[in-house]
Amino acid sequence: MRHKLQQRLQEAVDELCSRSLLPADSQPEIKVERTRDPAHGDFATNLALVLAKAAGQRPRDLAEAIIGALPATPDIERVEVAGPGFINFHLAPGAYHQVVEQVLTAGDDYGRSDLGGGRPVQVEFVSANPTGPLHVGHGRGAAYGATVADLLAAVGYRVHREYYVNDAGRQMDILATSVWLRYLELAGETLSFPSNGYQGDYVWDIAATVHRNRGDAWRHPAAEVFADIPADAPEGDKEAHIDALIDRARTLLGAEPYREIFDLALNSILANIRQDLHAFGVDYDEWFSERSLTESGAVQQALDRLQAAGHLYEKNGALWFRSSDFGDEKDRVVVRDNGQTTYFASDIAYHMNKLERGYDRVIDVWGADHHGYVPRVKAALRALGDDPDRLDVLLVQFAILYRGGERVQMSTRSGEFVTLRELRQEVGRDAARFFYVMRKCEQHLDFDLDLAKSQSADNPVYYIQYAHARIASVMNQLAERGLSWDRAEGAAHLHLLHESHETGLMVAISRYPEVVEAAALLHEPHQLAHYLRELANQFHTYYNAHQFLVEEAGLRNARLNLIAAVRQVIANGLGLLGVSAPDSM
RNA sequence: GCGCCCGUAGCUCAGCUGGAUAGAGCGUUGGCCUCCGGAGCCAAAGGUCAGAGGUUCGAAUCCUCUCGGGCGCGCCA
Repeated sequence: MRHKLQQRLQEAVDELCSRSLLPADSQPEIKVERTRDPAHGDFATNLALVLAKAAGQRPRDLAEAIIGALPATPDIERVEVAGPGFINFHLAPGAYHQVVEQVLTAGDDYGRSDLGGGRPVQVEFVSANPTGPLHVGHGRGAAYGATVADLLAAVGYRVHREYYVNDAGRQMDILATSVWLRYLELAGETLSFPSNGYQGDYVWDIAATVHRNRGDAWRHPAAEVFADIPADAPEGDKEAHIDALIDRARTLLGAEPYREIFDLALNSILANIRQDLHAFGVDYDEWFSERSLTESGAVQQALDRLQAAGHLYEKNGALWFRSSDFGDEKDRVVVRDNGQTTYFASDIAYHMNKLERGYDRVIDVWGADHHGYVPRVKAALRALGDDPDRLDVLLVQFAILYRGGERVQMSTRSGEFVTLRELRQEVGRDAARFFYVMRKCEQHLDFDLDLAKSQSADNPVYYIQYAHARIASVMNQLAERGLSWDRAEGAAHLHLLHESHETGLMVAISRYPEVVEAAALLHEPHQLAHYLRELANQFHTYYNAHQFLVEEAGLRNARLNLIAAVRQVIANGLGLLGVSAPDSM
């Protein structure tokens, strides 16, 4: 409807231009908005206010002229000028009746569109280091990224969901070494575990697998392992301590066994992560390995391209990228003085690879603590001659958990973090998914565990699901009374729906496609969450005010058509948020 | 110190990229089941949109400054 009005207005503007009542080049963006106050009609545009200055006319006069040039449309009952020069559209009563039929006919597809025209978009999200289970901090990125991806798919983009697996680098070596040390302990060695090692129980589990597979084959006396290793904190430097242990593990084990432990740790944790995400309703098209970039030579290729373009230089034995030439605040190291490429170097290659794959748009969902990283990645793309605007980095702020009004402390070090799995088990997938996307992503999120768990009025998830279940229940009630829903008869009697609650609901469900569109294009799933709450509220109000199962068959079926459409919209909306729409609760 | 994000009702947050009288939920107070699920509904109270300037027909929204909170500024990933 909104698009239809925009078209009509465009025709009116063209008409006025051709009659020289407007400057020929006046082609403003025509904005048609829903009105906030029903007294202002259903839709309004500020077009006349925007054009007034260029046209040299008073806004209200211009508005009249535009209305005069507007093609007639049966859906519109009347058009009027209001306030300083707004043009308000009042729709004919029948205009909203057709939306009920549209919803029922389209079913699960209602709200979907082909706005994206099948253009390919990539969404990369979570991408947590596979050094341990996902915790609640990752949950928000998972819920947000998955929902943004689903929304984009709903409006017609071909979405590729990707997880970047950081399977190279020091953190993974620390993990592999941690596993080996735990293995030694299982084999009977006594040692003091490094303070910087991974201490979670899952490390013991992986070590146990190693011990089961290999027995004592890879056992070395603790004294040999720790010989000449620099002291751990607090006396010494914990970083130097763990690095020396990594080297020792490689030397004593040899390349092959070390790799076996490394890969076992990597794969078991990755499997765990994949399983967690799947249970959370989050699935990927691709798990992209960082190591593969090094092994395929892609990293070297990226560096060569930067070198050839003259953007690299040597300093203090390291190779630097002159990112400050491209908007970054300072230059960055890409190859360390020990010859190893940095994580950033891999990331340059990775993003180059993404763009080369031909996506229209590449979306990265990152934790807000990585925001300082954005300029350097964009700088690299610019230096490589790519368009950095094809990359959208969406920063997600932290979620803070509350239980009993107290902040839940999370500490990865101690291994006492709350995992995503624990959260799901405690509050359920539906509540978790919903709560995570209830807020704008750049807003800090207070996650109240007690509220998410409570099956009560103040829990928005249950509130919305309850509306859905209530409608299903009405349908059951209908059958119990020996009646059935006649959709055709309902469709023929939609004109009987003239209660304010009814027109309100029809307006609401007609808005749904616009909400999905906005939520998708602006990457703001919270808009959909809020919309669904409002829709549920309108339904509950209607439910309390009017009886659906009335004697008169025409009215009864018309109302059933309406609430069936509401149920459909709630189900579609919750589906996009990864939340179930149960028939009974 | 520099950079990014945030500041709206007692609390948690919306506010549709500059529109008309700033809205919800929770909490508080008072009402509503012989009726389709009370996990619901209705009503009331509650605001200097952190503060000060500016831009214009019009600002919670855009610009500048100040104050307050979060995060980031590695040859870590």
